[in-house]
Amino acid sequence: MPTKDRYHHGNLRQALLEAGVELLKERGIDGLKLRAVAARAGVSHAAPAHHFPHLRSLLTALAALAFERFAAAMREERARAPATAIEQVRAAERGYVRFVRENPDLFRLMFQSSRLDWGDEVLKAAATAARRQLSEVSGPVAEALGDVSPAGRRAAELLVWSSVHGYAHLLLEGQLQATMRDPGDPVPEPPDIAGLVLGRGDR
Amino acid sequence: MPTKDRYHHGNLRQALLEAGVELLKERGIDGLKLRAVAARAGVSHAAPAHHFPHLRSLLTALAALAFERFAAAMREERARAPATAIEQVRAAERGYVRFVRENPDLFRLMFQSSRLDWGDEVLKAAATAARRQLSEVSGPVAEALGDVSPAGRRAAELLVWSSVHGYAHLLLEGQLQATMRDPGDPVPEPPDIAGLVLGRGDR
DNA sequence: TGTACATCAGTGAACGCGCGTTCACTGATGTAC
DNA sequence: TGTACATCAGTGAACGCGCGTTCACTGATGTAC
Repeated sequence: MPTKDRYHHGNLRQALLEAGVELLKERGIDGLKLRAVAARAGVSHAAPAHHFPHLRSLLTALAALAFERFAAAMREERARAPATAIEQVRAAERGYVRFVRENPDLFRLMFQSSRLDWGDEVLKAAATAARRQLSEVSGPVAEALGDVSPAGRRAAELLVWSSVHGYAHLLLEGQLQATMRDPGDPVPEPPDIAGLVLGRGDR
Repeated sequence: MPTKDRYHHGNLRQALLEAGVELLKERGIDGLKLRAVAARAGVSHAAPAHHFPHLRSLLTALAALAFERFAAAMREERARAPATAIEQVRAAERGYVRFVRENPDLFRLMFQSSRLDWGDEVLKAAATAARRQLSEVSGPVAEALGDVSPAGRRAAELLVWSSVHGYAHLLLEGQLQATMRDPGDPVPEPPDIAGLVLGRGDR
């Protein structure tokens, strides 16, 4: 680790991003201040300006990193699952929901569109790559729905994406708990779109 | 209108809420400051304290009002639609999405759980009432899925809710635009869960 | 119809704080010769 | 192997701002008698 007591940090950019991830976990999205991130990285609060000209740049880079981890979560679940169409959809959804549970504030940041620079190519690429995990598993859904045209594929992907995203977001923001259940009830399972469309009586 | 140049406002509480709605539309959720709301209502910035002890109380009341309008949007669409199961689901979803399109920042506020007081009974009641619109149309979905037990009903409702909520949220935060489409493409239609589950070849 | 008075709903000044950003600076590093 | 020097990546003080909240106050209202 080159994080000695040196004047030059060595890899401050990376350290700032890691500090950002930690602070997001500890203090939530409203606790993610430039000064706090700098302090966590062990550096004066003006130092980040050399790497991120504005707070917005740091948040954008952080969101890109989040999308990468998000994609990785889906990829991992898929790699572990059987290669059948139905199990691949379910695995991607499991990865989606797991990421949201484990990184609620990273997920919030990814969708705080007003604070991110969506013109940033790195962010766009990371978001697109994450989304590709869903595209890949949605092909068989389009087939099952009988429309494999580009529009049909997009519709199938949107079906999968919407339902898992909606579930994850409702869960994240406490809506499932707030209006549905007695406090002790278990959190409901996500909707099983894969079983619904692809299942042949096995749901 | 009792909004004369009087020392006592007459109905400041209501005026503050209306000012809040306006400011949310104009400046977004980050522009919703106590001082701005007070100024918009034509009152000194310390005056709101008599009606809302903290900013949090005002935001909570505003979110409750938002949930009421949200429920109304779904109710209106349903009243206008045929009384068939499939069209009632679609109508509720139309209301859901219309509200989000017309009131993006009200919707964001409703889900900014960290800034709201979910212990507030008025807020809880408003959220539950909004949710009831979806419960009501989801009964036939549970039947079609062959499970009308309480758990089955909850699962059916969650299916409908997740997919429309996910679509609306992705739309709201620009995700559909950011990663899917050429800039000129039309925004994709929401997934048709009703047609999928209830449709008999008519999708 | 008056008057006294408690209560309510405003005012406006001030407090204290934390924020992102700027700026002149300084120490460290790497390269040319 | 030295030396000069441009460049880079930090420091720390300061700026300017807007925020939510507090506080002593004052004007208006409603009620008791």
